[in-house]
Amino acid sequence: MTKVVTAEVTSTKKREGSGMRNESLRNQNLATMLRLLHLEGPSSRANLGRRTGLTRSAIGGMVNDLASFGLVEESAPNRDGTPGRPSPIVEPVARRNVVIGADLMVDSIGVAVVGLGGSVLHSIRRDRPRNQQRPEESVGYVCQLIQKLRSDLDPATRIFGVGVAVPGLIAKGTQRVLLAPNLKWENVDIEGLFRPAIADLPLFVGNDADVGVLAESRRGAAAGKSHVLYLSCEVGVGAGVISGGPLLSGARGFGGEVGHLPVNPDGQRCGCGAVGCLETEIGERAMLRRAGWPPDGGRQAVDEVLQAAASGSSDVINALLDHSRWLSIGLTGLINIFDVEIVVLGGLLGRLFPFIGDAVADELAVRVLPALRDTPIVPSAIGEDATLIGASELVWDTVLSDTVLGPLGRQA
Amino acid sequence: MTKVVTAEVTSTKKREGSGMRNESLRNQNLATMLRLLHLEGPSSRANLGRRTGLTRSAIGGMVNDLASFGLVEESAPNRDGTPGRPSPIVEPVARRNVVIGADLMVDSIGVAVVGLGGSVLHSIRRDRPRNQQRPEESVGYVCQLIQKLRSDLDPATRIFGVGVAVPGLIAKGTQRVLLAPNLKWENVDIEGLFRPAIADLPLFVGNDADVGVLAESRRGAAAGKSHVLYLSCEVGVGAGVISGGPLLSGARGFGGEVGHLPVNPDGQRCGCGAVGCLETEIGERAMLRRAGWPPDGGRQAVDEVLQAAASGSSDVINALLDHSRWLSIGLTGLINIFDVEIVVLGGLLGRLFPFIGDAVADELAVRVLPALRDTPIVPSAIGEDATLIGASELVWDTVLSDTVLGPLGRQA
DNA sequence: GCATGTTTGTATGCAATATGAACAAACCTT
DNA sequence: AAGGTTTGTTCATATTGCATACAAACATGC
Repeated sequence: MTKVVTAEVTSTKKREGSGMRNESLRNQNLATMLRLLHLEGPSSRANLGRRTGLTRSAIGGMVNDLASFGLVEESAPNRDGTPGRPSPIVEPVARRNVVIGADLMVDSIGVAVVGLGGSVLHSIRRDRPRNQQRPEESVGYVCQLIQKLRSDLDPATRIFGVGVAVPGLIAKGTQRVLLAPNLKWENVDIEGLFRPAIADLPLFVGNDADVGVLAESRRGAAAGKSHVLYLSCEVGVGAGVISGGPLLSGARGFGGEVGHLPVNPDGQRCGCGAVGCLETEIGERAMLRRAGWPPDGGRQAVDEVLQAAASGSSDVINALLDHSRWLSIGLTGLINIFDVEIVVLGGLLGRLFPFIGDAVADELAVRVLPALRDTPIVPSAIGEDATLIGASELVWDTVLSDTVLGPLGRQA
Repeated sequence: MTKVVTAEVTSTKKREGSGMRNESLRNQNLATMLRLLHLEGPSSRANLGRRTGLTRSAIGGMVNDLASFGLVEESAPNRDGTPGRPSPIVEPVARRNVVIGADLMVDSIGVAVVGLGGSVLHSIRRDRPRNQQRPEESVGYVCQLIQKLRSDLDPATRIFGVGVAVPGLIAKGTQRVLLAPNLKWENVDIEGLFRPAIADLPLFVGNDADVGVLAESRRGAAAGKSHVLYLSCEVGVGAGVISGGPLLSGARGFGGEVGHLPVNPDGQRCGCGAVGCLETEIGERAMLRRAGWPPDGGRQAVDEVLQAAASGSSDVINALLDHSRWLSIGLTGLINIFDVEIVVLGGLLGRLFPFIGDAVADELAVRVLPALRDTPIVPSAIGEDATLIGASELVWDTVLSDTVLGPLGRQA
């Protein structure tokens, strides 16, 4: 069985106030250093010093601490021909420090073991029938996959937690799914369903679009950018936004519900009760309807439409261009509101991109505020694994925070 | 002449990296403590300890430091009948530590002296002719007012900087106004115009709606809330958003330009080139048009409409209700996107609130996502001074940051 | 091949800062 | 007036990063 250290970690007494103690300093520095390694990969000691502004002594002490706890390893310096003593490369130890990422999507279920540094060590994806699979069944199946992956892990591997992505509204704080229309779930206690299988591992649940933007902004099409909008369609439409800081989650955790941005006062009635929501115009059903397929055709119909477009059917392509107009209207508002550096289209929108990308760009060049017209629109670069990687980042964010890392280092 | 300390303050060499030195600790603690006093008013030492989680010794040392530099003063404890030694009250010294807030609005110009803690010590507001007043004239007039207020100040008063609110696009970093359609300004170097009059005082320029949300979320209708949307109309329409952190400013500083959220595909052409922007539906011109006044009637026409509504003209009131429908559509999208705790309506929207508030609430109860329907919509509580107070908060934010406060304390 | 210059890791003394314990001060209740 | 409670003050202590000096490991030039 794999070793679990999180019990001690989470049991550490929390600092209630905002004041910083003497040890907060070290915790924070450990956190920023390890986060740097996690996000940007291996780095020389000297480079870490330059990035953090800390002295060689301080870096040295911290690297030793982290190494003695098995979080980083030092390897031979790069021989790059510069003069001076070469600086050893510090790298995060992915194989011994992992989290588990999972997603419960409409058409499939995925589980992955993600190492420190963001590498996907193992992953499994299985089809999921769309018709009425109850939460217990789906989650139970995910738990089976998790057990399978865990049994293959080296027993010395530390598992820091489990992150789960769900296409629905997640209430902040509580790990409950309030509503997932396209899974036909309502008020599901995800944590309760997972807990028996994962014992006391920390669990984090996130919206699929929210974790999508985490993945794309850290490892995907928006890598390195700090202002990112990720717009995704998995039957429904959702967005995740990062605007210069952490993920925008809103007061109750419902931030980014752009699927219900009103775009067409003359549009169809939406499941939410309103009229002309973005989701009713650019969701899967709308796309199928415009292309001439039955709106409830599901995954198979979507594949057929995409194939027809790929093989050059002008009817379908024109329908998709018509479809894209509403996407452009929605994007216009979002770009004007958020002023991001880049927009990433995921899910169905990413798959449609080859056919509608140019049309969208043309529309935006007219509609968007002049100062924001150069905002690039790109398809997802990670694709199917985006939600798995994003869900794991949910866990890493907590592991790499000052409050968790400090106590860890002290145990070493 | 008032003393200026900011030269030394700003000249402090910046820490380039993200690592924390030993002194960062004290700086950060000083900053959080003084920010607490600034935002929540006087507080006992013991309470400060509870809020920050720091020990009595630490609080004592910091209070002494801040007091010896004249930033705080201790006064007699509250006799509230609890046992134990009473704890002296620590309060920010407003009269000796101030910033200057200014605004250049469409119809008026305002300047205020705002003390530490947020109190408006003195303020002046003057009408501004709407027709083509050039930037040099407007700014020059503001500078005159600033000089006047400064000459009345105690010479021992420290002025930490000047904050200016402008209804236009402000490019991040540079203190330039790229575009202010309703002032008819384009690419104006605000800093250059101010610099001769304010010498080396730090200057901060912000969008009027952005500073508006700062004011309302700290001292106004949304006091204490951390997720706030402030939607304001001053001829044009703008919004400021706070979502759990600092002001959302976007990648280039154009965040919150919700005036150009598309709401009506069949609407009128907007100045930005697009069609049916929120601004063309709920801006001043649209309101006047619907009420039957000339769209370019300006402030006088607006006053007349409001008076007609107040005296019960059902034609005007019905026109305003019609008007409010589009406001509701815009608000629906914004509420669904941002998931805020409260929405504050400012400027013209705040003045219209008595007539349309109920209608808007009714519309939103149908349109907004069910989970978000309880989001309260309220009018601005600060009113005319919101931009002045908000502009000053722009300066205070910098003063109360760890990077500025540390060196200050060290001089004492 | 050796001397020189450059960059970096390591070791040691130092300064800054918050903690914790002991004590005194100032309030309440009885 | 006595006892209990809460808080400010003082001082020794632990933690942490910095500065300096020195050694190690590279490149370059003669």
